[in-house]
Amino acid sequence: MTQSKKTADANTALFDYFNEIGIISQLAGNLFERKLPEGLTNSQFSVLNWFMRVDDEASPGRLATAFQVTAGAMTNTLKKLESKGLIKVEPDGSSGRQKRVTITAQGRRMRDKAIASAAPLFAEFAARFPAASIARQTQDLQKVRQYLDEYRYRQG
Amino acid sequence: MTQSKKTADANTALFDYFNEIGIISQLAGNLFERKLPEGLTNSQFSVLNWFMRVDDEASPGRLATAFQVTAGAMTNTLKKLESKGLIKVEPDGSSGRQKRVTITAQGRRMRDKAIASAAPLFAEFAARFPAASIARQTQDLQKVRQYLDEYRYRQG
DNA sequence: GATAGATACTTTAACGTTAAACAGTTTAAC
DNA sequence: GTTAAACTGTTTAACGTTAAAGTATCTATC
Repeated sequence: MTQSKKTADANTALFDYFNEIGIISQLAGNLFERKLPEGLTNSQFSVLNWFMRVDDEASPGRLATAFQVTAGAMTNTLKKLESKGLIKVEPDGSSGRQKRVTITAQGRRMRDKAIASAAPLFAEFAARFPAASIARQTQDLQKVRQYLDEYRYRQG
Repeated sequence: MTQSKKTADANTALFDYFNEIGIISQLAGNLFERKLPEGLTNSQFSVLNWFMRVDDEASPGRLATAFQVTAGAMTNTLKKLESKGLIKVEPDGSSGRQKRVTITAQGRRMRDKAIASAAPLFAEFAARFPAASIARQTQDLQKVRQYLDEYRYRQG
């Protein structure tokens, strides 16, 4: 087998790989969002859930980094959440250019409601795919994500 | 460990799993699209590449199914490609409601150019992640994608 | 203390996507 | 033959996203 043929095959395999990831991202995001209550979007839910899992306060920039989105995208998401009363955005006393974001009691209730709404979807998926397999796949994916994230900064 | 605790852990693991997939999809799509020539987008390239890999003609609906996007999204992509002269869209002689889409010589050149532009990115990724690992991961992902696709139609 | 650069966030335009309403074509039942 | 239903593709509004330009604040250097 020639080198060019090997390269073509490797490219095909990588196309297939990232194609599967793209389609799963689209399908899963869509399925999940349809289950969310009151027009809550995927990104809005993710921010609410972050406050229950990681920390009880954050700056917009920290959230943008956590979700690997641009600052503008996070501004947009936070505005939607704030207008619904699900988070509170205040000036940060220690720094005039940062803001301090916290989840409200209503935000917590909404997050719990969202989890409950999506529970059947998760339960069915968990019944079909063993936890050990998902855990192993997640480890593989984390390596790829870390690589891509570093590559991004390396390129500029 | 209680059942509710087990469920919470399973949910967390699934959140992490789909979160990684979503971020990789976003980062990889973005990195790849930045390498593409002349403002070619990811979805536009994907259609061009499809004609080189799968078949030399197709209806818009077949392409929409292949990429798991809505018919409207594919209409949009095909219009962009047609306006750039990269594909040809004609009435289908055998059916008045279908159309017949083919790639042009210019489209083939653009696809080859795109592949060449993105080659360094792919080569570097391939050097970092063994082909066998990617192949195994792709198999796992295909199972998940198939499940999600069936789930979608099952729900309506 | 002034000033230049870096940092944190916001705004705007453009993109691809979905959902839903729409128009044209074909098929099947009566 | 008519007509109702299914099928194929298009259009429109709304969404979240990126990139780029813009505003405000802080930091470091002179």
